[in-house]
Amino acid sequence: MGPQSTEVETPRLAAAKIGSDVGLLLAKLHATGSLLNNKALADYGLRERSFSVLTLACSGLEPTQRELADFLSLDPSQVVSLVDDLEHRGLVKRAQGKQDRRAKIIVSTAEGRRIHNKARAALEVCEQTQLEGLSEDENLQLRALLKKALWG
Amino acid sequence: MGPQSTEVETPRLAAAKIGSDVGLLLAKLHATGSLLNNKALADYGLRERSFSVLTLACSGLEPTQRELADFLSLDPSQVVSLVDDLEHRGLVKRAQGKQDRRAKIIVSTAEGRRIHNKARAALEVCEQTQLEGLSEDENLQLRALLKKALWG
DNA sequence: TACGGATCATTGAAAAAGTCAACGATTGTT
DNA sequence: AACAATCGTTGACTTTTTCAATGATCCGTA
Repeated sequence: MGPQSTEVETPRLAAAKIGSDVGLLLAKLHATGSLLNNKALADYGLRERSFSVLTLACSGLEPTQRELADFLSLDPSQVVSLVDDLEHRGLVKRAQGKQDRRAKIIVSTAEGRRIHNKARAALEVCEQTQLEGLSEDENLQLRALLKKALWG
Repeated sequence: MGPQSTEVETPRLAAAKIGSDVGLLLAKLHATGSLLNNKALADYGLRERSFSVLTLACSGLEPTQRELADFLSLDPSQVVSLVDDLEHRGLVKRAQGKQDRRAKIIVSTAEGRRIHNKARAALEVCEQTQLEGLSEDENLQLRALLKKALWG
């Protein structure tokens, strides 16, 4: 996204009412975070989204592509592309759905889990950096609030 | 973004470790929020971004386009488009920078402020809906944490 | 003062991402 | 058995993002 400055920007405009808009706050934090996350994940050939898919594939929950699309707020066709890519690189596999033969279950390969562990470590360092303004407590609090906002 | 279901989805996958990834939580909340926000703003011919620009223009802070780009995490050329649109509709005006004649200061018109007030009211209802899972306290807490994460 | 490098807004082109309708295969329902 | 609905997939189309180039202006330095 836009400005790739690593330096801290002057928040002269943060004083505006918009600085309290949840929507904009989310957009901004997400934007700056994505930049860092994608940079950290690039070493493993991943981006935020492919990492998300890989994580779910490694979770043991055996998600279908439809579930991935719903959960990640993506169009089903986008999931096809993401899974295609990961599958070509041997990180995940498509397996036939158990109850429903239309559905495809996405599961990780051993190599996929290996990459995922490394990428996750890098990402956690990254998140630490991004939220360094928050104390450990606040960090947990933020996660809890975001989860609650999403799923009650 | 992806699925436009208004119904609450089953968070079967929220159990995965990814459900604690700040990056993904932000992405998801932002995605679902954007959908609602843009729907609410459509009545006024605005979207999240043009609303953000309009808000800053109405703030009295007299932002330059460069500042808008930095603050909103946008490419400068995207700001040009957004301001072009708002200006053609008579909601903002470009004024010459005071110290720097290269810069253009974006200020709102009376009509712009009128629209902005209406849109803001609609948006607040929208945010209320989006965060209905949170108590009033938690709502404030979330805003505070997001702000702190962004600007310390 | 004049030069040189940097920054501002702007343009336009190229790449990426998102949206959407259609399809075959399969499911569940009547 | 017939029907509508759902899953993954494809391809077309639109929107968004990214990036390099440009003229105008600013700033530091000789």
